Amino acid sequence: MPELPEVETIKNELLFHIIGRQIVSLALPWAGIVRELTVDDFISRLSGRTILGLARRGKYLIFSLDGPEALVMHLRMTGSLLVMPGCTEAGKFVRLVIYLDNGTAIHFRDPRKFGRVWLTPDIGAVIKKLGPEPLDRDFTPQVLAERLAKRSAPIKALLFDQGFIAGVGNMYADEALHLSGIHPLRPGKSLSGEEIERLYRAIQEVLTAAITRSGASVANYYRPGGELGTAHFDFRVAHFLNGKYCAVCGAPLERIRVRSRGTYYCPACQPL
DNA sequence: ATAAGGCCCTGACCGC
DNA sequence: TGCGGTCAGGGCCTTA
Repeated sequence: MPELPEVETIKNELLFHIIGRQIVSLALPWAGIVRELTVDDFISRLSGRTILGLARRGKYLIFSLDGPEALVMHLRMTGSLLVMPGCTEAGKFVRLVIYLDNGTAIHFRDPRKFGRVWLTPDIGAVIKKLGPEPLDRDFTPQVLAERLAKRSAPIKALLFDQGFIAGVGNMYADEALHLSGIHPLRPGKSLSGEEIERLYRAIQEVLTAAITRSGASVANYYRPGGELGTAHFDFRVAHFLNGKYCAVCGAPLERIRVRSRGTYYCPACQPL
């Protein structure tokens, strides 16, 4: 499912297909993907716009346009954006099609209908609750320490809380905790300075490595050209993809639930 | 303010 | 083969 590395990959690979392209028309096979506008408004305000830029913030994609509004998308769990020839019929799970002036179209495919799009003059209103970008220069171990200082929630829950850090979801939270040897149920404020430093480096490493691998193709993640990512080949615990034993120490992995999210960890490498 | 649980959705999977 | 039940979880909402 798309987390920061997957959305970053989609942004990088979609960019050259869409920059400078004009939106000539749209199709909305499932109107529910637009929530704060009527479908007619959405189509009429987006038609004819030229796409000037594409950026990522957390797990959101932000398309800047030649008008006062920006197109914002969230793929949630099962969404993907696919570049197709303009004549391709929308498949079964395609919820939105954006036809471009070069004869191609972007298909927003989303089997579970969790994905959303917004057309708004105020991007800040959509993404205002997001915490810091983990790969930004100003996200430092000190910032992480300050944010953890008064939090009693399990560290795993904090890591996938978008208001705490933007972009980390269930998979990369498990990976970062395993890499740093921290038990997912440790209260945030119980982490020592040295553990915070390790966790900080682990977050950077798992996200950066996954971007290098073009994301992890778990569930319904496809890149815009339809290719899969390979980051999950490096996973140590997430989703048990590499088997049921810890790749580091050989101990059996355990699965618990944290905030109703399946959480995988090694009880030997990550003692409580 | 934080913490925790439910909800939306539907394909995949399992046991019978 | 078919069927019902369960699971998966991002973000948002409600409740305490």
